Amino acid sequence: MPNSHPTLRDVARLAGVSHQTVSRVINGSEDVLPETRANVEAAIKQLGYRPNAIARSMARGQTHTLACISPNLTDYTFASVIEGAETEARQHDYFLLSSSATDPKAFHALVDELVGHRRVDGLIVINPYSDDRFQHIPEKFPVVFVGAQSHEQKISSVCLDDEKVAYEATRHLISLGHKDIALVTGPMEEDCSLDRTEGYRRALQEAGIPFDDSKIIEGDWSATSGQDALLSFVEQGRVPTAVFAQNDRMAMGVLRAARDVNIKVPTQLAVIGVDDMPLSSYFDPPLTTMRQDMPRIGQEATRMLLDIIQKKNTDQREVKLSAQLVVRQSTSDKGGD
Amino acid sequence: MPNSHPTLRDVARLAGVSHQTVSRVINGSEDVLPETRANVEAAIKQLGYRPNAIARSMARGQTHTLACISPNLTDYTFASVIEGAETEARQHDYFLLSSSATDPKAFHALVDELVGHRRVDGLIVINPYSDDRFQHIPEKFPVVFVGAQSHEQKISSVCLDDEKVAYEATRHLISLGHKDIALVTGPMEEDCSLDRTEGYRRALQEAGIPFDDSKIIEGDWSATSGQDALLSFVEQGRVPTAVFAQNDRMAMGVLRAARDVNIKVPTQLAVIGVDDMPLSSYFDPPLTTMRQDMPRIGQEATRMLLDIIQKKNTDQREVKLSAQLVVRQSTSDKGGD
DNA sequence: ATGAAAGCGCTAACAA
DNA sequence: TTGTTAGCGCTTTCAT
Repeated sequence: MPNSHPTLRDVARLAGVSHQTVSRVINGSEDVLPETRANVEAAIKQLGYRPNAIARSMARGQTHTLACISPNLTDYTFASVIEGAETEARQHDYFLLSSSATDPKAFHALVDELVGHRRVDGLIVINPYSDDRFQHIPEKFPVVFVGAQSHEQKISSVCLDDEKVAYEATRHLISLGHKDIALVTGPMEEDCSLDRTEGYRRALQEAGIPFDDSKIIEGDWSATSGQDALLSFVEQGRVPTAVFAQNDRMAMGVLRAARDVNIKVPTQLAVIGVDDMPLSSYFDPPLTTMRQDMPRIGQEATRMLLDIIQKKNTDQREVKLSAQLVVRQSTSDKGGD
Repeated sequence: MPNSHPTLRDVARLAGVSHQTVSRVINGSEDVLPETRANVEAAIKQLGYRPNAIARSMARGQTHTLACISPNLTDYTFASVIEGAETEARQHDYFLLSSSATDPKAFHALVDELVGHRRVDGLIVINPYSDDRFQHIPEKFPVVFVGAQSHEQKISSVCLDDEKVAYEATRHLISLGHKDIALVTGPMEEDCSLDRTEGYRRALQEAGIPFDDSKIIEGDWSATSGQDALLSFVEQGRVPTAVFAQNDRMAMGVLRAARDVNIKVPTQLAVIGVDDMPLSSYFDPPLTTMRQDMPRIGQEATRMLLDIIQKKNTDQREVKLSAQLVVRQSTSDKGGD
């Protein structure tokens, strides 16, 4: 057993059969005499033979590998989606290659390498917020979007029902009696931010609360941007009684700022976020939020993608998942923890 | 330009040269007449030809892909290491395939698929805490460990200098006048927890503070376990004046528990962690911690691995990085934020 | 400087 | 049921 690994032919030679028979055995074909099979299997074991995945991909014209591109890996939301996708892919004997691309340039380079060079059979793109992103993906190549729908092209997608989630979050604040509700959004070039803003607007309207542009501040999903948002309200001397932050990290920034300027939560200010990160319940006070099932999103996306690859279902589909209100003390003293 | 993609031969035909010449062009060989090269490049552009990575791997016997296995992707520490590794790999034109394996069984299956089936040229293993993990990796296969050193085998590794980091963290508490310092550890089967415990012990010893086993509680890195740890001290009626939690999440759990039972931080209780997660500075109070440079760890690991793969440096190396004390208000009212 | 031939390790026809 | 013959798309000798 020298340096190089045994091949199909080595096994065949040892078992005294043709290499094709060995191929049949490792691929579980029925058309092999039990005795022959046993022989071959013995030879395989003896040599410690393992089929070479690359050669297989080569011959089959498929890599049995999927790729998942996200803006980064450290964002808990993305990581959870990827974990869900990975689990599902593995269940179907596919590999998932996860890579991150922060800017459009890196994104294109990645797509080129992954898709152009045929390294993968399909692609999941998380948060494809800028439309020009997918124009570089060849048509007909299996792609699924996560976290946004496609506008121009007919690409399947799975995401949170952002409008509904925001509506429900805002409803929660309204149901607690709030009328002066500020909004901290994600970057406005992301659909998700727009949709969540829409849901906020609808809830206000429905409750007969006038919509006020100046109560909306655009953040960038970071805790810092949430903190800055509240501080800017403080500076302007018009602190709202409630804040809906479009994600938990920004909500945590709001909580932090409130603490710093001595605004009591939830009595003077109620705060709600979206996500339910593991640390959200450890914050001071524990954060009320709309919990989304991120692994599930990854799982759905992977299923869709495999359906497309395996031609089971090529229709464009758009799955929207809902989120669940988790009440904690940032909105109500009576909230659980 | 139908379904299937143009190959080397298609380009060759169009350019009126042999496929070999095309190969030379795409591989940047010098031995091609400028004119020929221009011809070929024109043909490549015209057909939209991209070399097939799989076929290349096949012919070269190398995949130009690395794998990184971690217990999960959602842990911020792991994700950061992976991001660092990915960036570095990409700089060297390698791909990084990141996968997670929670239990040993999944780990072995992954190694089998990745290494046994020759999908990758090298492997980075994050937190290989149980020794039997790497016994299933074939000898001589390029591997680098992150977060732990190898005991039995001579495998290169890069990790935090855990003993030193813990020593410094404990020193910080001691320098603030604390003598009753509790320790919340990670799982004791992980080297990292043992080493950090050792550093804690050394700092106490050096300061002439008696070491007391009952002040050590084993956690599992989760915030919950940190919370439970402090609560159990409270129940026993022997609350320490300071806690060194071996990571930030557990430290946050300790802070949360302190809040719940009305122990004032830092006046009644000082708390220090390790990592410096993005949210650590947003906690109440902001958490003092030993900041580690995780992307750097991933970067170092990748460099080592590539050195091994490219035979530049096959020696076993063990890199230990240090961490930086970041003082915030969980240990000192005077701390920055 | 360019081309022809062989082969990487496998699968997919087809034949026997 | 098994074996034979061709490739998959590329790189690597070795000629020319």
